[in-house]
Amino acid sequence: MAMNRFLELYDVLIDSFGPQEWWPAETTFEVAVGAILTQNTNWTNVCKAIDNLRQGGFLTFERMAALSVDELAGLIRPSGYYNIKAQRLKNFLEMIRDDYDGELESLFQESTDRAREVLLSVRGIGPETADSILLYGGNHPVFVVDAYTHRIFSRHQLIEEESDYHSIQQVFLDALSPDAEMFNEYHALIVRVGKEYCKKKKPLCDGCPLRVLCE
DNA sequence: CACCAGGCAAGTA
DNA sequence: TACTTGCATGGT
Repeated sequence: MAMNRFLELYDVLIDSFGPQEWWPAETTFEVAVGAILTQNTNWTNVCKAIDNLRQGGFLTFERMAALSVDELAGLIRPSGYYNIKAQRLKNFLEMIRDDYDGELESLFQESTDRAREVLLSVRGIGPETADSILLYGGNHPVFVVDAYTHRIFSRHQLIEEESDYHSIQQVFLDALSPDAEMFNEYHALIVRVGKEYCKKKKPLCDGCPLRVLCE
């Protein structure tokens, strides 16, 4: 039977690192908030912002919706871009209130395509953020592409360097069967191996499990 | 000190 | 359409 490189790679990663058990959040609402806050930002900084929100009890739709943009900005300050991210969170909350009566779960009940379309219509939610929310919050089988995915797979010449988000995503969809559990682990493993072995500064991945691809 | 981190939108020509 | 720039903190 045909064993493609993308499946092979998944096995190598899960054998090397084990299940990652993502997303690191207690509720689906927290997943969505984290997905917006982590845009172009180190996760450790996002944690500080999430902790501030948790301390204040603002990690629910109602409590966060009651905050002003400036109050929200102050709380999420450590995550960087705090003014624009506060507005993005408010845009997200506004959509949930107007279209889903404040129930994020109702959005997840929609078809994957429809839910993705709605998320993308929110100012400040792009493809990666939308897909992260769908996969990790709603358990929809969409493959999340991020900077690590692009860097790792282009370095190993499995995708073109200039590939855009959609084309990279399509490569994975063509190679894998749509399984939310597996997509979940795969992306989490890509981030894991990327953080440890595929940073911008270290082009040579010494000790990286993906060295098997270099042969 | 310079560079980077789990993007996205707006501006320019 | 195809680049470029702004957003901003905290870690290495």
